[in-house]
Amino acid sequence: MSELFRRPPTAQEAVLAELRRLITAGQLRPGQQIVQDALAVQFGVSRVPLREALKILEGEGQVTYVAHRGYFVTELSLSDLIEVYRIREILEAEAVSIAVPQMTAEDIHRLEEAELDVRAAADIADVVAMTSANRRMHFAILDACALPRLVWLIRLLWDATEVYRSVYYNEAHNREMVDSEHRALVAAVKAGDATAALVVLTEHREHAIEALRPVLDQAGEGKLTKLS
Amino acid sequence: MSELFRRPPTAQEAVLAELRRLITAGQLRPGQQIVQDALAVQFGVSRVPLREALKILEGEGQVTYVAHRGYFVTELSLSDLIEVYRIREILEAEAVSIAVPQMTAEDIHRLEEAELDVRAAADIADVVAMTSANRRMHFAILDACALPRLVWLIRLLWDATEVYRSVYYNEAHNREMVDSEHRALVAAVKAGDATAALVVLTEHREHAIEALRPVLDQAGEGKLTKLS
DNA sequence: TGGGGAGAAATTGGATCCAGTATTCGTTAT
DNA sequence: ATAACGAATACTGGATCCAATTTCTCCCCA
Repeated sequence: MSELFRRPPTAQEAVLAELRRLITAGQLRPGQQIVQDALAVQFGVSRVPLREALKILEGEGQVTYVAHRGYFVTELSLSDLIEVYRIREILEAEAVSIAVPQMTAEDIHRLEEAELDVRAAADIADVVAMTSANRRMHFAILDACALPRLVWLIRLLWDATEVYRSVYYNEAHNREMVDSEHRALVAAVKAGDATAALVVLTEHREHAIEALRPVLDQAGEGKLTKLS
Repeated sequence: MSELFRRPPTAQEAVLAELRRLITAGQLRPGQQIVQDALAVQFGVSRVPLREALKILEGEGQVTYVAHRGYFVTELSLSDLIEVYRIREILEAEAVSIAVPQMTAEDIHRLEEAELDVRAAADIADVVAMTSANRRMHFAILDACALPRLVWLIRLLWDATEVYRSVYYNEAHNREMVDSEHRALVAAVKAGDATAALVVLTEHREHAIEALRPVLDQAGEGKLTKLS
């Protein structure tokens, strides 16, 4: 009965999870201020655990903090987005080339399952479910490299752009393209061909950038991003 | 008189800076628990700003949190260290190849100045000053790539191993080697030869790993690191 | 009409207090 | 003597309260 009675997490953990959900679901939009009192009431907790959860997100760059002004959902400019994708390309290349050769049958199984979930979500245009399954699918590969910090950094970069992924998935055309790319990716991985997988992934990212370019063009230029 | 009277930062910022200092200076050792009450008293603040500062460090991976038990300085195993250095190699390769060709005379000047500071600190065996100057020197190059997120990630990786850098600098032999490597690095950068700079940097990292290998060997294996 | 400034409102920053959980230490029984 | 149980202790988690800062509003004046 070890894991049956999962102890309830601390409030800060619950709040953190909920904050992440709100951000990826687009409920909290980039650039928007996070009013602590309102959110704390909405979550049914005091401001203390909320503030601690926000600090985590600040450390991860998901949220930008200005003293005495508060927290804002980090906003990405087009150049920010391109930079994030470029870094992902570099890190994922390393991770995938290590991961693919040593993926187990079980890993492959999880990958295929996630791919089916993505397709199912795409069919009914459930964008939220699609982003979630898409993530599971990609990290089914990445996790197999067994380099925890590398995967952690990649996850950080994924989080940073998660808001914009739903924008991408909103268009049926993009959903179809993702679908076919995913099939090619799974095929390459099953064949143990890391190089082919990398080619697919690079195209995958390129398409995302191209689709988001018009959306982000000169939107949010000199905004709140402690990094730029 | 705009910047003359720098407004005192918030307590959490001051605490965060002090925490970073304590960690890099080795006052807070890897694996050690951070007792909030004691530290709060030592800093002369309540536990609230301390806890928020700790959350930042948790988000950055500098500190590991266990619910209802508290915060511990993240401990690196040898394989963790190797992984961090490998990722640094990948990211710094990108940053340096972009940075070197576009470094201005002013950038070069800052680099040389920092290199002198490193040497001066090495001569009097001031390890703390040396780590600080060393960092200034390396980031004088890295910052020039003008990719804020890339540099931010590299900085994260530097922070993760900062504790162990002082160990490395404690040996006179290592200090001398760093010295000569730095000269070669500056020469390569001044010549605009990014490839040569990368070669030097790779050796630079290799030496650090080799020096730290005996120290870390099987120390802190199954310890507190949410990442492994 | 437009700009500047004083006061008010809103929001964040920090301290204190209490509750909940983990650890430690002492006791007891085998 | 040792292992197991339980109370006491120490520390963390969270709520409430007050202070400090920013922002908004409205008024005054050029």
